[in-house]
Order: sequence, then C-alpha cells, then structure tokens
Amino acid sequence: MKVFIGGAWPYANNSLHVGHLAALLPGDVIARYYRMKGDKVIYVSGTDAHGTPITVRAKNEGIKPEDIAIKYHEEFTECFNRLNFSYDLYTITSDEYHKKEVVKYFELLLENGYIYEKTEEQDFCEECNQYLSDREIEGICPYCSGLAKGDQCDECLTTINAKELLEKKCKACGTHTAQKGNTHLYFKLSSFQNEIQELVDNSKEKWRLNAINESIKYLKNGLLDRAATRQLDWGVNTPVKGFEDKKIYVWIEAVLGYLTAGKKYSEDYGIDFTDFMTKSDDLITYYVHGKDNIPFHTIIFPALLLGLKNNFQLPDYILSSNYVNMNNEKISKSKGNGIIVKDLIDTYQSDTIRYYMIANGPETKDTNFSYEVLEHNHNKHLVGEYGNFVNRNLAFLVKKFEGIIPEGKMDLEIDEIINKSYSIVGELISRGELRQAIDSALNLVQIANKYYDNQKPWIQAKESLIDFNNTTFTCINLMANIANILEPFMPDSSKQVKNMLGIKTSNWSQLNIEGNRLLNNVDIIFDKIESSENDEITQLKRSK
RNA sequence: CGCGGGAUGGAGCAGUUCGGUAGCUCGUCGGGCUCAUAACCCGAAGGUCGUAGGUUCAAAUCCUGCUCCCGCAACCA
Repeated sequence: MKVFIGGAWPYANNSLHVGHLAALLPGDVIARYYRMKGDKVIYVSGTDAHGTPITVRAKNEGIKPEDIAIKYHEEFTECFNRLNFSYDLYTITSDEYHKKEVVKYFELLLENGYIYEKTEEQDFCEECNQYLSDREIEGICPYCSGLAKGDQCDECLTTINAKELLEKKCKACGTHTAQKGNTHLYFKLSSFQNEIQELVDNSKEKWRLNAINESIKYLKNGLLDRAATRQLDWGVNTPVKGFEDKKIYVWIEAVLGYLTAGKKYSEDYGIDFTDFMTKSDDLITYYVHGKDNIPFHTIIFPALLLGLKNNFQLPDYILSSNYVNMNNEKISKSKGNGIIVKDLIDTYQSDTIRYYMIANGPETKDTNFSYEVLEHNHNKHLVGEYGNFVNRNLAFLVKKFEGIIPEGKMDLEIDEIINKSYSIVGELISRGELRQAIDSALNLVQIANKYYDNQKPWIQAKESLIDFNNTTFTCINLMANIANILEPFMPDSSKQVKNMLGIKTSNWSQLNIEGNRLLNNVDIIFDKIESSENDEITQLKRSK
C-alpha cells in the first residue's frame, strides 16, 4: 500500500498557534501509523511564503518579504521538529524547486486549455502605480455612508462588493482610485462542476462532515472561473508572454506544493512520483488542514489535478479540523489570546502536547484550549495511568529481582485484548478518528492497571513465584504493546519504554517479549506537573 | 432570510454520521490496596439528553416547527 499525506502549509505571516497544531497533528499520527504498518508513505508540507499580507507587512516594516517568510519558516521548522512531526519533506514555497515545478504544472494547465485570458476593469492607484485588491481599497459604504473596506463596511457590517463603494481610495496612500483595464489569466474552474460534484458525492464516508457541507455549498452556487494570476512582486512568475509582471495566484501555487514537495522528496529517494500518485486502488491520500482551508482542498486542488490530466489520484480523506478557541473566543492576534506553539513547547514536553491536542482535538466541533485540562490530563492519564503502570512494574522488578524480566505464560484473555486493540486503533487512525483512537489506546492502560490490581503480583511474589512470573510476563507484554500502539501519538515515551524493555522494532503488529532479560535504564516516563501557580502562563490565564 | 456551532445529572464535556441497556472527567459520599511519581482499583448518590410534534417495535440519535446561548463576518487553522 502507498500513502500520500499532505499537511496544510502554514502561512509565514504569524507564529504557529494551537489551532494550527490541532489541525496538523492528525497528519503526523497517520503517517507514523502507516509507516509502522510497513506501507510506503510520502508525508509533506511546507511554509506558504507568498501572498499579499506578507508583502503589505514587508512594506510597512521596510524589509523584504523573504525576510519575513524565512523568519517564520525557521520558527515553524523548529516547532515541528520539537513536536516530533515526521514530515518526509517540509519545504517552503519560495524554494526554487517548488517555483520551477509550479511553472511546469501551470504550463500543463495552459496546454490543456484550462487557462485563458480575460480583461476586466480594476481599481488602479496612480500614486502607487499599481492595481489594488479589494482589501487595499477603502471608501464610503453605499448603504450607511460609513467608512468601509473593500469587502465589508465597518459601520453597518454589511458585506459589500468593492465595486459598489463610493469615493474609493487607496488604503496605502489615500489617492482616489481610477478604473483601468487589466488582463489576467483565468482558471476554468467552472468546467469541473460535474466531476467535483461526483467526487463530493463519493466521498461522504471519508471526508469530515464540515468538508462535505462546505463543498456542497460551493457546488450549489455553481463553480466560477477564478483569476490565476495576481499583480504582485512576491510570488512565482507567470510563464506566459505578456504576463511577466504578474505572479501565479497563491491559491493555485500553494496547493500545488503537495505535488512539488512530493516530487522533490521522491527524486531524492529514487521514487517515481508520477507512478506513486497515479490513481490506483493501492494508493490512499490524506489531506489535513483547518476548516477555513476546505474549498482549497475539496474544490480547487481536485480541479487542478483534473486539469493536469495526468491521472493523479483525487483526495481520499479530507480531515478538516474545526477551531480551537480560548475561553470560547476565536484565537486572535489582536486579542492576544492565542497560544503560540513555541511557548507551549517551552513549557511542556512534546508527548504531553501531542496527547492533549489529539485527545481534545476539534474533530467534529470547535473546542476550548485550557491549561488546567492539559495539566490535569497529563497528570491523570500519562502520569497516573500510563507512567504508573510502567513504573510500578519495572520498579518492583528492579527492587526485588535485579531488573530481570521473568519468563512466564501470557494471560490468554489479555493476549486477545491486545490483539484486538491493534485492529481497533488502527482502523480508527486510518479513518482519521484520532480522539477515539487515542482513547481506545489508553483504555488498554486502564485494563493493564486493573489486571495488575486483580492479580496482586506484590503478594504473588511472596506466595507463588510461578504466578508472579506469569503476571509480570503478561504485564511486560502489555506494556510493550501499549508503547507500540501509542507510538504514532506519543513517539518519545514509546521509545523510552521500548528502550527499557530492549525492543528495537517499530511495527504495527503484536509484540511478544521474551523473558530472562535485563531491563535498561529504568526511569520514570512522565513527571507530574505541579500546579503552576506563579509562572507566566498562569498569569496569562488569570488576566482574562 | 449573511455563515456556522451549541443546548445531555452541580460544573465541563463525549455519544448524534450508521436509531436498540445514557458515558467520561471534576466535584460529593463510601470501600479496597500498599507494587507504584499520595499514584492504582471498586462502589454510591445525581439526568424524562432545550421545547412541541412526527416517523418507528424502538429516538439523545432521523424529520418538522419553536425557544434560548455563542462564535465568525478584522490578522488567523
């Protein structure tokens, strides 16, 4: 089996926050799971470096757009690394390879007749000598006469078309705008209406509900052709004569990153990417992102794939996450209530963050982020249940039996439960139902603790060594398999447990530990988090 | 008719896609254990699942109407 996983490309204009994390983490769990199964996985993503907001900001700060992009790219890379994201390639759209390949795909679309020229009147600022997008215009609202930006009136909150605005001015310099014909290239999105409709109809089992609903909305309104070029300095050059001053619009360019990054990785590792991505029963594709990215993945990207006519596989699984709110408010820079991933990873270990973000992930609806819950869940499930099960077993062996794993007989009932867990958890992961998947996995830990309590090995050790050995042997096997099953979610602790038990493999199949072996480096896997009364984060949440 | 989410024991939530004993965490009360990072295990009390109707042998779950709450519409997944 071949698996392609595309994580959304974070925009290099702001730091990563918990919402990005919640949306992207499922991709990594899925990638790790399939690799353990022995499937060939290509898992890619990158930083989205282009687009208007970055150029506007660069202008304001008097620096180059690429400086901003690189700065955030480095920050993103560090965050992903520290959180153990296992991208096969994490690149950036300003990368030369990406630009070169995007141009090739663009030319292919052109060749296939899906790109055409069209001239439209557009607002132009003589002073700045440039065409203005809706966002760069302000004017008088035709309904309430208040001050309005290009797409909405601040006063009466009506959504308006920039064309309706009165006395339009350039937001940057205040000059009145003029109408001027501008020729752009357009993508024939409309011609894919039926094929996309069919795709959505056939994807009800695999796409998240929000992706289905959002896509249906677009289809109902009818797909419209979209401009494929933009009047910008910062982006990928248009490979068409007469359009040298224009860039390929990011909505085309960035999603094609899945293909360029996949291809780059494939070239580096001797894989035939075209063959890999060609429609086949042997290939599954996943796309993970936040819900505001839905149409790009369910409409535009599939349309581009169809337009390329090279028989690439359309998205199988669309995992669009909902939002992570802070105290029921949307995360927002200006409110200062966003939790930056960088700060989080400075405070907590990777596994804790991964566990919390997945177990409380916004899979079906928006969720709230809470430090209290994060710390509570860490202490209860990771320390009290998982960590404790490992420690109560191993510490006892070290104290009384010189750290030797005894030989014994596996409890058949437990053996069966472990066996089932692999298929249950695996199935849930493959469907992108990670909350339930991690719940089921941790359920195994609860079963383990119950088994330990019922067997009372600390008494067996005194009364019947055979019973003790069997119990312990069963527990050690449970432990090994728990670590194995939790590995896609919490790779660090799994590695540590496996190391203590002397396990070197990483396969999605039941492990059978042999006895009469020495434990290595027995240590606690999760430290308890003492309630953080005075630290910075507590201050932050108190200040609300 | 702008878009969307929610209403489930005292609190916070899961369960609703694919109807079939109403579940989790915290809190309250009680028991067990002492191997373990005072961690672990067991039990009790507490809900007519917002409301009114409908479909069904069966509805928290499907359909229709209604009420209330919230988010978005500004960077932003």
